[in-house]
Amino acid sequence: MTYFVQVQINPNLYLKNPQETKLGRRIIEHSVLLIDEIGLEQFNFKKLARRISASEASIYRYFENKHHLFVYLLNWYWEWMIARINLNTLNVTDPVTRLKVIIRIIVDTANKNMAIEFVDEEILHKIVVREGAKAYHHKLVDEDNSEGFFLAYKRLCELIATTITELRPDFPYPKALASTIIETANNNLYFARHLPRLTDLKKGEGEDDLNDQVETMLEFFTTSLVHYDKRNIIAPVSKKIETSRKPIQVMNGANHSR
Amino acid sequence: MTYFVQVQINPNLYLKNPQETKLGRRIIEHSVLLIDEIGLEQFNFKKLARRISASEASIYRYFENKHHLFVYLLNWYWEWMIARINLNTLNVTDPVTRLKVIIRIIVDTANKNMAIEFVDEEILHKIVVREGAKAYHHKLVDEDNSEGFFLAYKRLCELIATTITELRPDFPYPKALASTIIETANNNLYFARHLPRLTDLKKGEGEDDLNDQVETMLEFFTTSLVHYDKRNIIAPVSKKIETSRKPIQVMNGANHSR
DNA sequence: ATAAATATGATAGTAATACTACTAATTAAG
DNA sequence: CTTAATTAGTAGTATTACTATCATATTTAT
Repeated sequence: MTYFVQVQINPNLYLKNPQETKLGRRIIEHSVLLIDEIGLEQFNFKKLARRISASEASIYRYFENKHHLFVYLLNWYWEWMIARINLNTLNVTDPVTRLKVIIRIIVDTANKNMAIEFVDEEILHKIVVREGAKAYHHKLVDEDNSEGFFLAYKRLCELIATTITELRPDFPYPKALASTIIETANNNLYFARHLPRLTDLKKGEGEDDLNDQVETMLEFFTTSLVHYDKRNIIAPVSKKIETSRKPIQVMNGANHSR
Repeated sequence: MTYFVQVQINPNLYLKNPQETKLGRRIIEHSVLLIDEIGLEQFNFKKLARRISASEASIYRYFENKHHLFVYLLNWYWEWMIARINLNTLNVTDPVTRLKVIIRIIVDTANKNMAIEFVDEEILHKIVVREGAKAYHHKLVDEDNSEGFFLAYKRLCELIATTITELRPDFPYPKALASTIIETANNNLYFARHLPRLTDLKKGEGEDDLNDQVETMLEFFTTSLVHYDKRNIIAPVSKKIETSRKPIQVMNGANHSR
């Protein structure tokens, strides 16, 4: 009898536990690689089957559809993040240091092979940065949510929020700050690479350099927020705006209708 | 000859300007409504054609594919935001007030019918909040970007970033803060409705109430950041983490392989 | 060692999606 | 009024996202 280290993932996401069989593990391993290579929309079970020399039907025995497989991979990532945070903050009692460690873990793509050999977490992280938001930005979130598809993400946020609250018990938005840290980290890594005018970070030299920039920025953001001065809280602006109505842009010439 | 107020949108996004014909305007109008109703993945040109009693081929004459139509709608939204910001900050010289006005405009779903009658901007805003991120989170961003599909979003961010810089010329991340404000506004509106454990805001009473909460939070965030104290900038934590390698979770019993 | 149970593979088929080519109808210009 | 140009509709193809069936291989229990 061989024992395997497993990542615990919501069973609603699969029909059959892919971690328990060789084929299942190949499905996970190569779906990560293939999604990274061709993108989530181009990815499908037929291509994956061809790649791992399996039949399409076999993959459907593990996952109901591509979306479930994708959310499964995201859960893997979230669970991995939670485990890394717990592992690296076990001995850290100071919440300031703990938050720094958390930020480093969020941006850091290194430290792969942590426990599970058949998933390349660095590539999984790339997928999360590029397409992770698609897991919950769709019409059927509520159904997915009621099946617990996002529990791991919520636990990850709450883990971070707890540290924020320890650091500053009267901070009014610990959960929103936690989710903003994660989303902002991923967005700025992505923007620096693909839409550089949406960020101030420069992809320039190397991979690690960009991670350091994101880390520095997030530390700056969280520190400024968490050490806020109560004098900064300002009254909201009046809701009465846009009373004057003017056309946006008027085009003559080309835009005549017939 | 009738003159129409038009929103200027990158011609690479369409094969034929939909604002110039009755059918084109119906395509825009009802794609917004239909995407809101059934979601972007369920939406297709056949369903849209059926709804507006046109042929599928006719829609393909305006837009190469669903993705281009979707990005077109997002550009509409971005242009609309730029126009609203410009309109409402024309007489505002104080950057603090200007930033407040900008934040209100980002969260505010009201003020529809501003200039173009055939697009329901409130519903468009709903679409942006739910699925906007999908426009640039995919494998082919770079191609899209080189065709200028995201220029409007960049201009919107730069408009906000300029105000941030005016307010605090030495602020190190004006562009990142600008994009974070937009993304955080949308995320928290979405989370409050669908994944409430990821935010501290409560959807509770009414639509407007939630907008006010997001507005208050974003003002708090930006104000705290922009009025940061240089003492808050802290040294990054050492990169040496995760030297101790332990398994994440060990499961006995159920997880024996055969 | 063998039967039963389970896992995988091969094949085929359906419904929907994402387009394309071709033809008909409408509109504008002279 | 006629012709050219534009615009719309019909019908078709390739791909996707599955599902069902049956055969075969592998594992497990006895």
